[in-house]
Amino acid sequence: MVTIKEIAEMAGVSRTTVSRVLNNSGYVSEEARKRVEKVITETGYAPSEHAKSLRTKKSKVIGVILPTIQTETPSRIVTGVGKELTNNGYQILLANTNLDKEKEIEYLDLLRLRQVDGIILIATNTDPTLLEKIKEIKVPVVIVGQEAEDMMYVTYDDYHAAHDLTSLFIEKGHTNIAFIGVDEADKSVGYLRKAGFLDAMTSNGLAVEPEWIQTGVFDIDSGHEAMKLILKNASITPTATIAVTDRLAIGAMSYLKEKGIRIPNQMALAGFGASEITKYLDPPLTTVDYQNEKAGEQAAKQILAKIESKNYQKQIILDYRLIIRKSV
Amino acid sequence: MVTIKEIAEMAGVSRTTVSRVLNNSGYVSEEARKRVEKVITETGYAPSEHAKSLRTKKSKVIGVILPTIQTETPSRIVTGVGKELTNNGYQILLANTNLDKEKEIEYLDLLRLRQVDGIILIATNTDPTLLEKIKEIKVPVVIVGQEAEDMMYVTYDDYHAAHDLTSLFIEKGHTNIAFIGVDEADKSVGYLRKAGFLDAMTSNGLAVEPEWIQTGVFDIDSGHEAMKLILKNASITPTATIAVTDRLAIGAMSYLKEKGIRIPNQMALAGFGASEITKYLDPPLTTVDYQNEKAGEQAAKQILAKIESKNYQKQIILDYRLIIRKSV
DNA sequence: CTATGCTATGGAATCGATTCCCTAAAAATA
DNA sequence: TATTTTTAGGGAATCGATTCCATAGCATAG
Repeated sequence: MVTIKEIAEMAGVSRTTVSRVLNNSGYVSEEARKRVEKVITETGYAPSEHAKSLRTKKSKVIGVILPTIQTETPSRIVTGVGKELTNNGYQILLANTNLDKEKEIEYLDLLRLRQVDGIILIATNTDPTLLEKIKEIKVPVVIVGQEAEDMMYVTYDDYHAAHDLTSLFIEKGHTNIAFIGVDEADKSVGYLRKAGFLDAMTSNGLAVEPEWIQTGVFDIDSGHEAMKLILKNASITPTATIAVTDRLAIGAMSYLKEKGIRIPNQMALAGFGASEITKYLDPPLTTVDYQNEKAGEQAAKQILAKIESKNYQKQIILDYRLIIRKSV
Repeated sequence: MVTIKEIAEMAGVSRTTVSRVLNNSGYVSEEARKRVEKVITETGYAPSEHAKSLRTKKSKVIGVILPTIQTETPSRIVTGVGKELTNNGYQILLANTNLDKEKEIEYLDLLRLRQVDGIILIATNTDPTLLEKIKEIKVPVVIVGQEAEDMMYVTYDDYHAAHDLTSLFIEKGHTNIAFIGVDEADKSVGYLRKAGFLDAMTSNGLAVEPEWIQTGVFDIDSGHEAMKLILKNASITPTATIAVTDRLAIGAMSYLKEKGIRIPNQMALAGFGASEITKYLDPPLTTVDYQNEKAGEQAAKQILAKIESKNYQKQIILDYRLIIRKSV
């Protein structure tokens, strides 16, 4: 590994001058610059990032904490983040919690120790301990997918998306609508989407039977189970179901097919997330597109602006788009 | 940020002693160790990774290059890699090529400059330029998903998997079997799976009409298109189709459904990859499970062993498992 | 002709660890 | 008791950059 010292010697200048060429700062004569540049290209020299980081306290690395890499939402966000960061000479240090909440906090510490310049946290909750930790470490953090007071975040308008989707069902004449949700500790997916649903029902004067509301986790089987419970327990069978994720909807769909219940005739169905597969389901699933990749880009832009103390918008709520397909 | 110097002062010892406690190396009296440890926990001190890396030439970071994070295979591999690395105090530096071959080479260089201790390359090809670059950089590289002479790799037995799957169809009485492949530059997915298919056909004395073989890319639409071409162009209509990925199979399935062709009665279908969704399709799709997460773990184990100059197996070919479902 | 400012460059300190080498006390051995 | 070995711990160099400060030549202004 060739170092700045060797480059300096080979070019017949001091390390200082090489550094000046590298960062083009300070005074360097055209002649000296040429010599240095020649040696650099000849040797393929590149400065040591560690030495640089040690001296400058900047690592050009952004930590990304995510709950899982195996579902589309976080994958797309990371793709967006990656694109934006690469364009700016930054790299991603990945921290996968595998859905372990504790690890979100652990990784915040770990990434700080790794001296990342910033952290993008694809959050599944906004627990006070998490928020405290975010404040405690001095590294800039952008939360994606949740809103939280005082924090930098990029999130989606979950409430209105759910509200709109519910309204769509109501317009189509449905009055008995079931809902498959998740734990409300996830404020965006669990709480806000449910609130949007409930408010839309209420403001249309529609009642919601308690049996119509089921809670699952983030997987397909869970949607299957929830649909089963809805159909088993409800005294009045709903004619439509909203699931807060596409995977839950897919699970619900599989149960309906098992039972020979036709979609959308006997049961209309919609999900959230615009999973690629939804387009190819039979029938194609109505869903909400959140443009996750864009969210990732935004988050990256925000954190870079913050790091480089440029102007940035602290809190961003992105738009959504209903994708209406044959399942309704 | 508290440094080793401050810790030393606070504990009334030299930096050397603190370093000894940190790395428990050399002689340190029980008493001194206690004092140092106390100060460390009190201050929450953690040594600077950059200073450490600069001195030791080790970064405890492994670069992972992948073609996309948005399909299940690489996601699962990264999950496996992540688990194994985290257990050993290593981190992942992510480099997403977004399917751009050139970037694979670029990132090898970039990661070297970042002084990663090793690189895991989820490869889509084994072009000579790529292999040369791997040899050129002195960092240990493990390839996942492709085999290549002299290289460290973890891959799957694509040939036999395809062979077995084809044999399964033949046993079920199919004689006219179509095949949806991909570019053979991808040796594993493109070449070997096709070779396994063709050899199984030949050794059973079955002919393969050229129209039965279509080539797509790695997306669902492409499978749709391929299925259309097969049915349009073939003089003898096949009764079964093997697609080299689940996504291609899903595309094929969607075309079949559009045309009202029943699966498996009129057309049996199988894919590769054990995508989660395949279980919930209608009918559930027969596929090949490659245990990608395990592959990731293996790759991580290999590279760590290499780095720490322990024993390791240079080339690993993992087992597969046919998941036979109602689509055949 | 001297003072000032700009250009060009290098020396040396610094970032925060690790580690080689040295010294000295304590313990073991002769 | 004298000598060797083990234990304990510090000084200082080092890793590879950046950056402050000093110096010196040369052009321009006064």
